[in-house]
Amino acid sequence: MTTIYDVARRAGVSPATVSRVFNGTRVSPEKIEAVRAAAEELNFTPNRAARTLRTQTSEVIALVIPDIENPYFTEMARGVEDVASEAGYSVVLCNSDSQTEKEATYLQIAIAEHMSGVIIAAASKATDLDSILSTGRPVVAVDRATRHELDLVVMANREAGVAATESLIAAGHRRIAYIGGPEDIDTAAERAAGWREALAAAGRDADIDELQRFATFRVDGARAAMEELLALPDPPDAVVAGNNLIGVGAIQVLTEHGLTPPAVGVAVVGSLPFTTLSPTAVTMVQLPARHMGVTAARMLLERIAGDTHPARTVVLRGETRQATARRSA
Amino acid sequence: MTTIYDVARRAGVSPATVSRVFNGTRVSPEKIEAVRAAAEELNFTPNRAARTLRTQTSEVIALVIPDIENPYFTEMARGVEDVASEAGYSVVLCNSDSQTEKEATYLQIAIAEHMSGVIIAAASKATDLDSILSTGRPVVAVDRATRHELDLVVMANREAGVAATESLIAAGHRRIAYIGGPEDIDTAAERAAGWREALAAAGRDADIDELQRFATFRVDGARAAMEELLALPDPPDAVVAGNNLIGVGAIQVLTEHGLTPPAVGVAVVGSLPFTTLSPTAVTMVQLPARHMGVTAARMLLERIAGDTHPARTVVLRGETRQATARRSA
DNA sequence: TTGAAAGCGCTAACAG
DNA sequence: CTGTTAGCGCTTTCAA
Repeated sequence: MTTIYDVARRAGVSPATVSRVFNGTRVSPEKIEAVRAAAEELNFTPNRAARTLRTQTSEVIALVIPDIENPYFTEMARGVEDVASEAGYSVVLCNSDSQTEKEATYLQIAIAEHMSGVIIAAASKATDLDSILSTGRPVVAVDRATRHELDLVVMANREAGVAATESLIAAGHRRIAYIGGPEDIDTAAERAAGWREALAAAGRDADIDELQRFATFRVDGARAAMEELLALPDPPDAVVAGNNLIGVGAIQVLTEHGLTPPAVGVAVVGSLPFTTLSPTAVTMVQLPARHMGVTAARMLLERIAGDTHPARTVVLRGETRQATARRSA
Repeated sequence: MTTIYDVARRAGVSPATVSRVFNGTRVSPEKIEAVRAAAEELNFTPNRAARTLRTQTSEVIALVIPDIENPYFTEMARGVEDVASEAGYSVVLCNSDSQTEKEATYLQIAIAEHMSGVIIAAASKATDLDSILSTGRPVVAVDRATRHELDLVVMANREAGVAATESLIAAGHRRIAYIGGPEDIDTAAERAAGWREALAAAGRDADIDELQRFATFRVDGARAAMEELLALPDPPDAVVAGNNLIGVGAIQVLTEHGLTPPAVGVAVVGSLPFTTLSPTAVTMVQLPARHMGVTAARMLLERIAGDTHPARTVVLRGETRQATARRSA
């Protein structure tokens, strides 16, 4: 390991000057050149642990997400990463697997490693940020609100639920079911509320409780829920999927039952990842996941830079891509 | 920030003893208890930067992948993460975006942060690991070989190409095209070789060059290639997709042309992520991505623990899920 | 088993 | 503009 002392000796300057060269404080051009050359020759890489220890900060931010295998979150991660690396920050991607304990572990690491800030899509309302917040580090919540007062970037979930449902109503469907995520996640609750609202407005909310299912935000849970709905005495002729993976699961089951959309209407809150379906078969309320990441990262960087505004909430709107195909019936 | 000195004072012991308690060296039960209690009360979190600086190592490994939005790699990441966190290591996920420069940046960070090791799916053969290897850190290559002699975990790519192609031959297809990844990535080259080999063995390799396309390993590149193939005077009646996303792109274009599989035969090397297609429509040679991650992580941990065997290569076999549907023609 | 003390590599006063 | 110097919080000899 070569250190600034080695570089300093070789360049004929003091260690402090080497440090200055690497940190952009004013140094004479000749010395800058000498230091650069020496560093090059010695293949010098500054020791970040030492820097972090000394400065009590590191140019790293943690991004905590509940499901690394969900393209919605990886797309968001791309947004975060692009902004962060542009600003010279690295991103540590932490997969909480929707478990509060794993979340807590990563948050501890963020503290122990002196990371500059955290962007978190909380596993649930139970997520506890007291300990990281008490260190004074900025935290930005994305996708889901927490029980703390924080900067927050979310989707217009209720609206998205309404839009998805209305597209199905417009296509002439009568019994429109809903499969959403866990009740204790606010995105899930809000999208469900949008569905209820749209059905009520259209006067189609008879049996509404029978047609609602809470699943996980994953493919398997949605599959089970869709099977249940199809087994109903009077099954739905359309379904709103509460997120992308629920849409995938629902469509899989429908296809297996010979009911490929638009035989049964499907509207998804979110984009179908890597879909091979005809774009006209399914309504998607596309959510700007990348943009959410970009926005959150910018807010976090502002906070890191010392911004002390009261907590802000940014709401991002989805864009409806209406299915144009109708039931062949 | 509370330190071991604060804890030591409160527990009535020396800082060294506090350190010992947290690192598992022998300390009397009473003192252990006192330290634990003091640490608890003070809400003490050990400062990792200091520890890293002192020990010249940190329980973090870097995982460098070319495309964080490809489920194949996120599935692999899950495997790595599960093994690593079990062993008390955190994983830093680095997205190189298939760019050698970004890769180099992350590798520098791995050095500067004293990370214990690196698992890398190299962007290309140009990937330069000299600098990280010269620090003595263990590196394990996954998915793709590098020009360095390293532990390596790869798929049986040629075989997978053969299996995919043979399934199409068995289904009665005659002109079987291939869309693969960039020529300079060995996985792409090997899968293409498997396709050529299977066609030659079946005596169907007339025009073979005309039927081969190099794309990126992404949806868009595959779409363009598929359009080209369909525009051929004598278009193919089947296509082998060199990876999952290429499969998605190819099927999208086919569907848009009214040629939803199995109208045109499709075999994919890899699994279709979140497919909504009937499972009988497309052959998939499913690659054990998670297992690849698990294996690589275990090898890396062994190296970190001091294992000095010569470099090993592990080859993982895909599992073919044959399409059962035939062309309706 | 425990404590005192040195030092990992860097940055930031402070002095010049 | 540049050098000297004192730690950041931890681990680890070395002695006791």
